[in-house]
Amino acid sequence: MARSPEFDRKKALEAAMKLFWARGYTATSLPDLLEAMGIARSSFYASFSTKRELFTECLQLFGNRTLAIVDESARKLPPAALPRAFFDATVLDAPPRRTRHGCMMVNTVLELAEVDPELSQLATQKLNAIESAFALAFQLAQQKGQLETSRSPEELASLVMTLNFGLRIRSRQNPSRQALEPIIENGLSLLGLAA
Amino acid sequence: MARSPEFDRKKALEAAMKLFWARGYTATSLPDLLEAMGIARSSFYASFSTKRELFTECLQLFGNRTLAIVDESARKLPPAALPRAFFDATVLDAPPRRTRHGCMMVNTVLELAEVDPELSQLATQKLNAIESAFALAFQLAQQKGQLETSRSPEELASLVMTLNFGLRIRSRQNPSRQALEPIIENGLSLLGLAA
DNA sequence: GCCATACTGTACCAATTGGTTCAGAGTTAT
DNA sequence: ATAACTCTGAACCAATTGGTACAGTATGGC
Repeated sequence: MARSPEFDRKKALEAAMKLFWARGYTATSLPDLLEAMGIARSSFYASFSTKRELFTECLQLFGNRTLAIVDESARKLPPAALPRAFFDATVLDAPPRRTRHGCMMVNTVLELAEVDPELSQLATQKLNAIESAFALAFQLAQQKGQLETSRSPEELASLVMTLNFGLRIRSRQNPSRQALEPIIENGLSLLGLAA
Repeated sequence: MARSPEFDRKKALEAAMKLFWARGYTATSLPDLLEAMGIARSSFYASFSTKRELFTECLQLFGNRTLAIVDESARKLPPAALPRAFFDATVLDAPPRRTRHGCMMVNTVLELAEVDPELSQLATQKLNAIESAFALAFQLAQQKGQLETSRSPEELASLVMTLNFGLRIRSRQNPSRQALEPIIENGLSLLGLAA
């Protein structure tokens, strides 16, 4: 009855995410997106309604993917090793090209906080989920005696996320391992979370 | 011979800076600027050449002003007390409306890193000057025995700036003192820089 | 063959972007 | 008054913004 199924919606979404991730929401134009996604203008509005809606979908994708990294590490590693694994996966072991983009959620919070609060809050919400995952892990680690208990799990998680935020700024200034590794090392060691 | 001077230039620049600070470069349109600055379009191009040039001037102003805060504290306080004084002045003691805007240089680095590298680097340059001021202070503090010496002044300065960066993200998510103070407190205490 | 569907390409839209130009009004010193 | 100057306001520009409409072309199953 009909032609082949939808084209490669996932791949198109992936390409769009990369662009938004690198350049932000406002600075990414529709023609930019269309070229990167490899689809025509009309197909775009058929599959994704508006630029803004596409952005939320990309943000969601990025957020879920990041959270998945944390969750997967949480299943495999001792809870106190979570932060280091996270920084390795998202900062140090990523290709510099990607590290340079920082974290899409952090970028979004900053870019849109006073321009499109709704999108900014969506990003914050995803970041909070990650912070909660850390807090849970630290609670576990403290119960097991694998982590000093002078600070609450929530405080520690908050500090780890603040370190993470700071790292994402530095990543955009200079994505080199040599610049970022000492900060991670020192940061984790101060928090009692070093190897 | 002529009419009165154009003396509202500083005020106009100030108003422009506030707008750029809050909304970023791309999301601030020329009409927005003109209205905030209270001048006509033609006067704008007479006094400030282009939007981009105006932005660099604003960034410069913001950077110099921030650096002045650090320098002033450095003259009045023991060097190890610098970070706390800085966070008090720029985060905790500022009205929430201002804290909400974060740091214009940090915002710029993130927004323009892959869109206008030149402007992004200008911001980075200003941030580096602040980091250097911290490093110098820590060197002094260590010499005076007012600061533990297990980490180099440069490492400490780098960590303080990373904490600062992280705080600026959080400021845009939630500028309330209650959210930010514990992070500053814990961060400084970990670094051996608490009161 | 036929018809339904999924796409492309282009033309088009109104609105907005940053930037230029210029006539005229206001202000000051001579 | 006149000349020198600084403004304003509006008209105008080309380019770009996000979004729509539609004719035409594939590609399927019947």
